Amino acid sequence: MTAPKRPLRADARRNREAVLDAAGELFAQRGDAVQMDEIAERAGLGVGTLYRHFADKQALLAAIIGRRFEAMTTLARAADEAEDPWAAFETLLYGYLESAQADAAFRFALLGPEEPSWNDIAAEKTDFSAITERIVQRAVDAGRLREDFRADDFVLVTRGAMANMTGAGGWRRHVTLLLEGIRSPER
Amino acid sequence: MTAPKRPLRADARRNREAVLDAAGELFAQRGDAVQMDEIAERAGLGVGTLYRHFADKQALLAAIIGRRFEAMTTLARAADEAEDPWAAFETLLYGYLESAQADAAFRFALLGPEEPSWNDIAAEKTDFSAITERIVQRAVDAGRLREDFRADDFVLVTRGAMANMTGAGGWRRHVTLLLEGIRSPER
DNA sequence: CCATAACCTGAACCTGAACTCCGGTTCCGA
DNA sequence: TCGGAACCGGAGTTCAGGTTCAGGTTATGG
Repeated sequence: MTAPKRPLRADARRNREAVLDAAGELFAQRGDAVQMDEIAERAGLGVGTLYRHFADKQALLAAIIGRRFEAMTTLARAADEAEDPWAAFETLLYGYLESAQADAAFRFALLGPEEPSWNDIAAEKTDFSAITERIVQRAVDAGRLREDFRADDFVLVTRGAMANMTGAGGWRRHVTLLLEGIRSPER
Repeated sequence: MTAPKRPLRADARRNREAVLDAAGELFAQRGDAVQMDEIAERAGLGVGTLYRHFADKQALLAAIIGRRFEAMTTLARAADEAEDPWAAFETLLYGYLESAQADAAFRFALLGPEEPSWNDIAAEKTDFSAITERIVQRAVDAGRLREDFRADDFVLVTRGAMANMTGAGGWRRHVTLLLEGIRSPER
């Protein structure tokens, strides 16, 4: 479907990369709010060129999000290397959240409702989910996470933390509360 | 500042109320996304009339949010009546979150960054915060909430839960995790 | 070095949604 | 009952921002 009949012309490939870079940086910074003209200018190109490579703004955003998801999968794979299950879990959790903090577009994609145009990303998402599931399971089996903790809960936790990323960065506190519980220890 | 020189004319007051009702319902349902024309139609009025009563969309939204905050303050006051500090806390927490679930506009105001136009609401917000602070402190003093729990943490917790309100309602699970902690009980 | 297909540019265009404006209507005090 | 201030309606205006396209440019195979 995305099979290119012929390899892209040299300048076209270069420009495509420039667009991706510019968009990546701007989206990360201000999320959905950046406008196409800005991206074009930052990339040193005309708007028309953006539209030659991406059908519309959504498609461009989707491409960026896809990239981030690949990075996330790499990170998850790395975390899974750790022998200590808890270390693996923490590495994944904090790595994920730090990336989210650094990238407004990523948060946008993760916090908003499911967009139909995100479909291209389904594959990357699935990969990531699989690894996450394994890491979570390992931590549970090792008795470091509550018995009934599931991969879905990982999503809940991260969404919760991401919601506390605007303004003062209270998200670490939020994660701490989540880890240790709100209630008094001695019950 | 909002002091009306003369009491509003009868039809004006009636219409103002109709606008508030229509806007309240639609905003609660679809948040910021509703358009002025819709509100006017639902209220059985022309758009012009909306603008006679509210400077712009922001102002109308702010008025609605203000209402919700008053309701929230009432709820908090009621919760504070309970003798049991933990009961008071739970009543406040779940009451707050259930209201948030029922009202997209409320979530919008609470999840988004601070808007300058929200300033009119500062007063209601302060009232609510004061009561919340008292309830939290009571629960801490009674040894039911962790020593270092502060009113700010209440905000973190609620933001986290609200972020999990889109789609399947996983927010209750999120709150449970928060209350009990993610980690295995026996450490 | 050509021919030509692929590519680029950016001003113009289009759309949707907030907001305005003024002729017509309604309420209210005297 | 009447004058006029306050109010209402909703078509039309404005504006921001995404998208297009005619005309010029450039890479590439032969």
